[in-house]
Amino acid sequence: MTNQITAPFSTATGKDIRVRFCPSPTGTPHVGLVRTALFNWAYARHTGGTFIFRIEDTDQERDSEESYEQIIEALSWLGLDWDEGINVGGPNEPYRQSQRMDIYKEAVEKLKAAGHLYESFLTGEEIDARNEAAGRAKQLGYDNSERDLDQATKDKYLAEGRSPALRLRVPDSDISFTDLVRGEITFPAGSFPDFVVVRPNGHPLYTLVNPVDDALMGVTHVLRGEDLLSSTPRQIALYNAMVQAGITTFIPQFGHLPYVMGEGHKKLSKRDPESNLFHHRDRGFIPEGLLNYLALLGWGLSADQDIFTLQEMAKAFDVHDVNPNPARFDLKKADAINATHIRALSADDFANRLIPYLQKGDVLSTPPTPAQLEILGKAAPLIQERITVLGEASGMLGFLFTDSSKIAIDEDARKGLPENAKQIVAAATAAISALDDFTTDALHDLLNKVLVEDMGEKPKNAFGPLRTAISGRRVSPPLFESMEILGKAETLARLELFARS
RNA sequence: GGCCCCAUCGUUUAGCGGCCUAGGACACUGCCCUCUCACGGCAGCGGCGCGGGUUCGAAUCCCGCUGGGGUCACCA
Repeated sequence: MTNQITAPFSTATGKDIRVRFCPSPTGTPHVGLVRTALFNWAYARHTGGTFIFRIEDTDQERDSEESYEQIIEALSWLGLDWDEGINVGGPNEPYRQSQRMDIYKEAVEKLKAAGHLYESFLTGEEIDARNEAAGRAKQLGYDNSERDLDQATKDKYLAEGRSPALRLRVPDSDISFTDLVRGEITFPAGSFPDFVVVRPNGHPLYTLVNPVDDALMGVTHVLRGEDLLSSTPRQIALYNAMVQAGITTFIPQFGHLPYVMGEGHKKLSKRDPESNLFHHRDRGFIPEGLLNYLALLGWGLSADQDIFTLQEMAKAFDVHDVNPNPARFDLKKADAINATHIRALSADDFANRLIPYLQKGDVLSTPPTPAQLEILGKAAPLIQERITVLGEASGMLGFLFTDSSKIAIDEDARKGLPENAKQIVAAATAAISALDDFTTDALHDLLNKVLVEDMGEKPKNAFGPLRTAISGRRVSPPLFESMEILGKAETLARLELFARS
């Protein structure tokens, strides 16, 4: 009777689709985790379904409140909103598993009453010993030997002071399902033993609470990482039991998203800084860029366009188009995508997003002064198309927010200078001193005439020393624009200082 | 080891039996533009893991092999 999978899979489509994102609050948010959230979000938005956000904090050892806050911060920074769950509520509250213990107790009672759970007294060491004695490989794990323990034996164990874990009696038939991204997958009968769902101390495990909550919350499509693929038949077995116990009426559909790989050919490690979402934010990724790149990890908008917005993604996204191949997290490509999105920002938007990064780089005060904001307004457009991540702004713009006394000449800038650099600077100083119309165009015309036409210098040699004199660097934002922003007095001060050095 | 997943340029991806002389993007190289660096434009480099089938025809379908990855907890 409990020997076959008889429960039906969900047939929900369109608005009836319910997906969820259910992270465990351990550590800082991982880019793979965010990708999972993104795909679930996009599928819900695409279908008009519901996106549920639940927290799986049933591991008191590893869960932390800090991590919980970070996950929420990550989602809101990225602009991934949810319809039901943490902070927004819904018909299935609470949405933190640590607050749902009574619910699990009830589910366990129903499952027990329907005969799907049984008490298991053997410890891990005893299970290993039994395997050894029977000549079975240890990796085979539990041998299902307590399925039909008689009361006398149980009493004996109890008298020894043991308390039993609860295991699910799994069907001994093949278990098949149609994976949304991989197609038909079958696990042969006997692929896994009866597994523990409740600890001897009464604490329910992930193996129980994840499917129970999905069932109770009416989740129709489970989109999750490939690492959970091999636990899917176990969960289907549990769903089947839950249907028979009257807890739910269907098994959700499953789709397993490809791994996000790191350097080499390994799953991107939690210890790798590239896996840390906030590391990328700190470098100056903007949400638009990061989300776009993350979407490319297993999905694409079309054959010849890989730059798109969240809205475009939502409009086009379908799990069936997800590629099963593991995808490497390629920072260079991510940077390029981010740079493209930065260039697409309006000038004001771009300038505003720069502020926190410039403050972190000690370029701007907190809050910025009106004078600083005025300079920023003029300077930001000069670097918008030369920047990959916002964190680069401090280095490129710093010289515009300081004064001549703070300008240090970089070593590589000094090395690239021509022999007659000081002559050139002196000639420029003389010419500029007499200039009243201190604007980009006038500066360009004047210096071009004096240095290139009259002195016969190549443009590169003519303007390089000036660039270095005012910025201290070999490369800088456009020279004449920079001079205009600095103003005549400051520009001359820097040129004179350079000539004397 | 058992079980499961995966397999197109360096990376990512298009391709779902003839439109493929295998397309795009990132990276790389060269040229152009140019006050540096970028941006932009043009050009180039570079790939169907191997072996069998099926078919008039296979990157596309089937089988095997090889390779890679994951999973086998009283973690999630």
